[in-house]
Amino acid sequence: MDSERPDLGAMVMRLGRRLIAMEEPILERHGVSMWAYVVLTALSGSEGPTRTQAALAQSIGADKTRLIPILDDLQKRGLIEREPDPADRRARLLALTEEGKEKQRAIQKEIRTAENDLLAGNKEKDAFVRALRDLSR
Amino acid sequence: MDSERPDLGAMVMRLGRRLIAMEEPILERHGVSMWAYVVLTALSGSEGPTRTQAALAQSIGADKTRLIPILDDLQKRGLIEREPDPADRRARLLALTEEGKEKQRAIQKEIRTAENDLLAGNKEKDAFVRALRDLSR
DNA sequence: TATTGTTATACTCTATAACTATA
DNA sequence: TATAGTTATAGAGTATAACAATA
Repeated sequence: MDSERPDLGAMVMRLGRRLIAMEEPILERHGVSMWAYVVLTALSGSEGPTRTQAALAQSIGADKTRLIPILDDLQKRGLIEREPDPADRRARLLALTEEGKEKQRAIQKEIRTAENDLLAGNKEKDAFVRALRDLSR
Repeated sequence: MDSERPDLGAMVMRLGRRLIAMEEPILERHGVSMWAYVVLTALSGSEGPTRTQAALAQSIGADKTRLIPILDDLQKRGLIEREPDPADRRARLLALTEEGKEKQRAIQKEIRTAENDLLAGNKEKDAFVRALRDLSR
């Protein structure tokens, strides 16, 4: 019975596409790109405003150069603060503004609702999420 | 507790990257790209050699134009047959050769082994795979 | 000299549009 | 005219390399 299923990779990628398609209209309504949302979420997770752009890039699996235009935009729109670290002025301290925190929470709330709708019909959803959490670490 | 986990999409994409990284050396050893393997697997699944390239493209979530160089290569290497449908000579009938079938089986076997290693430590792996199968459909 | 962030450039992947051959 | 496949082209996304500022 094991051989009679698609490869894990194929199924995961399929589900990934489905989730992205689900999230896209939500993100668009809020005027942020996928990566911008990933950045907002990463910054909302860390306690304390400390962080360097290179570390942030690595933590979300992106290249540091890809981050720059995203950060530029988020800063211009007042969703993040980016100022030189007084202790080492090469680095930039990144932090969400109040507005940024609110935006992140609002988007995440909608995404969670959509996720729950997707999971709703599945009896093993709790085990699925637990295992996924473990396997994606 | 539900709010204290990453978004589903983030976890799924992370796992996807991990699986791809896992599969890459296997595929490279066999000299096929990811998409080429997807094509071989799609063709191995269908009973009967019938199929059109556009249908194949759609079934694997790719553009028909992206398929062409992949099919060219697979054909040149004797892994697939591609001949005009006598009933409608615009269409191409696609089928794996014996060698193509063997290659697909050999690669899939290695990938399944690697997948099982990845899943091995997780107690809820069976529920995970069942749910994933359902959710990715 | 090494490191952070930035800019400029090149490369890969993917999609769009135009073409051919059949129907 | 419509459709399957192909080719050529353009666009998005991503990575590499060079640069400026600071250490």
